Formats: sequence, C-alpha cells, structure tokens
Amino acid sequence: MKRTQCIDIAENVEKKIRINGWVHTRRDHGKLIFLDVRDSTGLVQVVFWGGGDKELFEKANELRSEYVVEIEGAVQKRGEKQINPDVVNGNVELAAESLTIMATSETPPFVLDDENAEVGEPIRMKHRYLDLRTERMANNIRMRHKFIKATRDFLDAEGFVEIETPILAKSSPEGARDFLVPSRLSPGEFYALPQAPQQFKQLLMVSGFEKYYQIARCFRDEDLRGDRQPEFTQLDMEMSFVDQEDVLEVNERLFKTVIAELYPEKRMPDKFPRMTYDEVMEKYGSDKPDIREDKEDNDELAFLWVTDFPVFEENEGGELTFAHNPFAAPAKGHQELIDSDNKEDNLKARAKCYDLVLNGYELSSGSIRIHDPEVQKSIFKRMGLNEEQIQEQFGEFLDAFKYGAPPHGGMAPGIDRVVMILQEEPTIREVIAFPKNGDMKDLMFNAPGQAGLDQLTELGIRIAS
RNA sequence: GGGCUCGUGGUGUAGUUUGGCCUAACACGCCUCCCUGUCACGGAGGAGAUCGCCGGUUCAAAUCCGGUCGGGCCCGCCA
Repeated sequence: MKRTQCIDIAENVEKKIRINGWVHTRRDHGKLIFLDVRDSTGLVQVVFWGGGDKELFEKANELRSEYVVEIEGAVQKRGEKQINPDVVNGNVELAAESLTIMATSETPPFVLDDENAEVGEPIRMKHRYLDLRTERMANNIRMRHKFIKATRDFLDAEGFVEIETPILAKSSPEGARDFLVPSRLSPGEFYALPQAPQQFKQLLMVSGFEKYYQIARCFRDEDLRGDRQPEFTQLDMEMSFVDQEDVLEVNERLFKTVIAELYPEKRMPDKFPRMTYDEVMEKYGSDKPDIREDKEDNDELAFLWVTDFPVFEENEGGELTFAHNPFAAPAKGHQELIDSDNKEDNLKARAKCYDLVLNGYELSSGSIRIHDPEVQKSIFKRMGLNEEQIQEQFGEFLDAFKYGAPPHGGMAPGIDRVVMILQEEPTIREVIAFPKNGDMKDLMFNAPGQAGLDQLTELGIRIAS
C-alpha cells in the first residue's frame, strides 16, 4: 500500500491507508489509546481499541514519544463530540489495523511538542536534529526555503542567471577577518573563504552576463551577535548597464512581490521611503533606524533606503578607510573631493552607495561600482595604498577592467536577517538549520576540533604553543 | 580585546541578598498501576540532584570568598 501523508488524510475518509511518522504524543486511556502521529506535513490522531485485536493493542502499549511507526488503518470521520477544531485533521482519525515499530526512541532530552517550553539554547543546539522537529523550527526552515524559492522564481523571470562562485578564494579587502584554509600543494600559502563574492560578481559583469545572482554563502571571522553568524547567506546580485535607480527598483519589487506572496498579513509601504546618509544620521543618529510607528508591531515592515553614503571615514589613527566598500562609484561631481589633498574634502565625498534597512536591521548594502580602473586606483591611493600594494592586492582585478568593463552595480541582501524578521524570531540562529553559538562553536559536532599531527605535517603547519 | 550576567534531578525554574528550619521545593518529562473518546486526557504511586568544578572561611555552605570551566547578552570589531 502506498504511503499517505498527514496533509492528504482528510481526502481519504472511509478508505484504508498507510501512514509513516513519529509518535508525537500518546494518550493512554487503558482500553483505548490515542496517538498523534507526526510527519513532515502535519499530524493525525490514531486510535487503538483494547476490545479489538489483542496483539495489536499490546504492541501499541509499547509505543513511546518519537518512536517511528508505520500504521495501516481506515480513515474515519469523528463523531460530532469528538471533533477538535483546534488541530490539523481534527475532524478525522485513523482506526489502526496494523502497527509496525520501525525505530524506537530514547526519551528526548527536552520536550518537543510544547512551544512554550523555555528550553535553553545550548541543549537545543547539542541536539539540533531534535530541535528541528519542533513546529516552530520546522516552520522557520520551510519558510526560509519558500523565501529563497520565490526569490529565485522572481529573478529567473527577470532574466537573471544564477552562477556559483568559489568558496576556496583569495583574501579580499572587505574589511572583516578572513577564514583561512591552508594549501597542501603550496605549503605556507592559504585560501581565504569569501566574505562576499564581490570581485567574482563584478568580473561576471566584465564577462557579459549582465544579470547575475547567487544564494551565496559568505564567511567572516568576527565576533558574533544575535544577527551575525560566521557563515551566512546573501542574495548576491549584480547588473550591468544600470544606474542606482534600476537596482533599487528591481530590489524593491522583489521584496514586495515575495513578501506579499508568502506573508500576506504583513504591511509594507507602496513605495519604500528614501533618506540620504546625512539626513538619516541627523534625524536618527543611526544609519539603520527602526522607523516603525509601533516598534512592537511585527506586521509592519518599515523598509527604508539609505543613500549617498560617504566614500571614506576616519579610523582611530586618523587614517582614511572606505566607509562601505572600496568599489563604490563616487557620486556625480564628487571625484574632485576624492582627488583633493584636503582630508575634510575627502570626507565630504559621497558614493553611489545604498543600504536597505528594515525595522532597524541593515538588510543589504549595495552600490554602483567603479568600472574605470583609474578611478578605482584613485580610491585605493587615497586609502594610503601605493602603486605596488594596489598591484599586489588588486592587480588581476584591475587588469580585467581594462578589457571593456560595462558600468554595473548591485546589492546583497542578507537572507538570514530578512527571514528572521519575517518569522519574528529574535536571532538569525532560529532560521539557520545548524548555526554556531556565540563562541563560534558547533555544539552538536563540537567543531572546531583539533587536527591530527599527520594532517598538520602534510600541510606544513606547526602549532605554536 | 573589554564589560555585564547565568550555572540547582532529563527540561525549566524557586531557594543564594540576610549561612542553620534544605533530610533541597515546584512544574513539565520519565517509570508502574487504574481508566473506552482523549487531544495540555484524568487519577494513584514511584524513581531521579552530593546545587558546574577545585580550593578557602565557618561549629555549619546550594547560600560567603578566591580560582577555574561552560553558557548568554552587550561594547569594540563586522559587505
């Protein structure tokens, strides 16, 4: 007999079916046992009668939470008094005729069916595979999938091409600490995991793809927060022959379309408001203000574009560093401010650089990029790099722009953050299947772990101690 | 790198301020028995914690002190 999933059971009244799933809860009334059996699509109540098949009933008595079962039986409508309007399949039940225990289960370390149970995060992380069985977590992960699917569908219809870029890459100047991977074949040399596919996607524009995106894993070795993980997922996108208006337009339409489809109860502005960096800093003192009327209202999605970011900012030593990313094109007429030898002028320079803010979270940064290698060099020089250093760090990248680079620009919204906000979760860990804890550890596998001596020797690495 | 904070049966907490009435309490979970309509089933009984670890103060430490280990939050840092 073919398996029927919980979601399809109501259509099978009076029919004999087979279900597979986990024992969610058990209510033992002596001569009558109820099970809620759970599969990935929902729950169904199964009934065993003591007055019927003795052997079957005894076997049902052995069942405990989270046992994996296969049950055959007849779907029947419940009597009027037995209907439970508050649960899925509350008007039907399965009258069990056979039971196979496919796997037993030890008592889980925490209760899986109580949404309100305040279980500590460490124990949830240690047994994440069980935590993901809870309705809350399973729903988060499914909604994340739907968000990504809808995003892909939208961008596909807009003519974007999804292209994978390397994970084993070269250190990039994004500003965060890199994760390094030692090279066995080139002892003493290292790959860096990408902080973002920034340079690759710009080169894809040079390659002529014109519209690129990627659901891209990014890596940054910085201390964590509730909204920061060492590896996270961005919707990385880039377009050629566009100006800032084109990038904002397609992204605004993307978010409105996807969210309206998946979260019809959420309210968004028809047109996302815009403020310049200077305006937003003056008005809110933050470049990612929460502009909701009611800060507790999770159905209000207060999107905000922040534009015209500074090209440079001063670090503690008084040196100029890029405020956002070094590839952002200067605003019209601001090249002179960059070229000026007066630091005050430099700091006044603004870039075609924009953020998308949502309810106080920075969702995304983006910019129109520099496609003229000479302009790019002028930025690097102003940051204090000499010709030699520029050549060493960005030589290949700048070379590519000598071969007909189209004007281009893009964005990279953080998938984890937007799903966190849409799911109304307090941290991005709740929308990532297997996140790290605050110390960047995987409590389930105990990563990171030590490497064997032979492995290190092969890599030419000795641990200083 | 810095600051704050937490650690008590399987889980979540109370007790710590003011040491003794703690022979450590409660809820959930677990085990046994009873129960033919529950769906947070109900009822009766039971097991399970040397209070993270080490040391100190004291007649006496879950409680005070020092150290240490493990969590959590924040600042710095972070396209």
